[in-house]
Amino acid sequence: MNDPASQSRAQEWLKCLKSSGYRLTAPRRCVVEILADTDRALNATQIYDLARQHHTSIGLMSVYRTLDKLEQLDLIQRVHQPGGCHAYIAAFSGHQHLLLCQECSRIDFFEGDRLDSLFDRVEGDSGYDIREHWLQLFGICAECKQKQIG
Amino acid sequence: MNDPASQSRAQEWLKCLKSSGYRLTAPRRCVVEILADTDRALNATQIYDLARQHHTSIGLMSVYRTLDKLEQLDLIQRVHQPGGCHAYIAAFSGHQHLLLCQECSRIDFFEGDRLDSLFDRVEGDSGYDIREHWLQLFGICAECKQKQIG
DNA sequence: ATGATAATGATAATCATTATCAATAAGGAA
DNA sequence: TTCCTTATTGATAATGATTATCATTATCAT
Repeated sequence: MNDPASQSRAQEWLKCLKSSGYRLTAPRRCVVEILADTDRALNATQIYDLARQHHTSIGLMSVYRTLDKLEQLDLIQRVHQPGGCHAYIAAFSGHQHLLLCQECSRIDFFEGDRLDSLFDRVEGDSGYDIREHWLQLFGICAECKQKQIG
Repeated sequence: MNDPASQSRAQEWLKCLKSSGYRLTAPRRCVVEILADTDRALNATQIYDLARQHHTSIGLMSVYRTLDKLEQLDLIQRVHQPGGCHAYIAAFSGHQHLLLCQECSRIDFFEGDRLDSLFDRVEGDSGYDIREHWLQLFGICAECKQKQIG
């Protein structure tokens, strides 16, 4: 990554933090740049380690606090995986779901628009009033499949 | 609950533990009976508290250890929720998914057989080889809906 | 009934996250 | 630009959940 797209995403997030009344500090910029520029879900410790590799000192506390704010602003979302539920990735926009590579732990998104009829059926069968849903697919991404063959 | 069905489920789990070479002890029976007889996902502490309410002394360690064994034997499964991912419920049989009530935290199951065509499409679009999936619906169960109206 | 040993549970250790608070730095105002 | 208010930082301690240790206890095959 490290492409113009992720840089503009970082700028967008910083703008959002700013307009929400938060100050733009070095630790915050650091966390924002890391999370805006990855396709893997990262937890607080991983972000902390990456930050210290590429930047000057940063406290683990600031990582946690920045994650909280970014999550509250819906800029990032928590990713639930068999191994744990404390990693974050950029929040998707619109009606998308997660596609996780079990080999390289990369995360992609896909549209899940065909689910409405299923939800209607389940509402009818169960009597539930359905408010939210989680759909995640786990598998091997195209790149990792290639590597396994070669 | 506390119906014949859950009692036979407890018996089944104990039989399974036994045939896997584990001894049947009082703490294990206790955890098994609690988890076989509930429709809520419970974490280690909740099971510990319930156990001490209804039985004689039990150690929290034994709860953790029994949960590990039951999970390894696929008799229980971990439930992932926004509030945490350390609660367990009886494992479903066959191809079912979770339906969680946000009001009373009851858990039901539903069949998700209409998903294959979606998965095929995602495989084609993304190049992923899809191996597993998680689908969970969150909402308000029929009983809680009634209470809200009344 | 007996004995080998699996299992328990009190305790300590570990790990992730949250709370505290004096020192620092952001950024609006002069 | 400089100053000043105050949000933010980060070292430290506290908390909470889970795991490791190990002497004691209890299971169950014999």
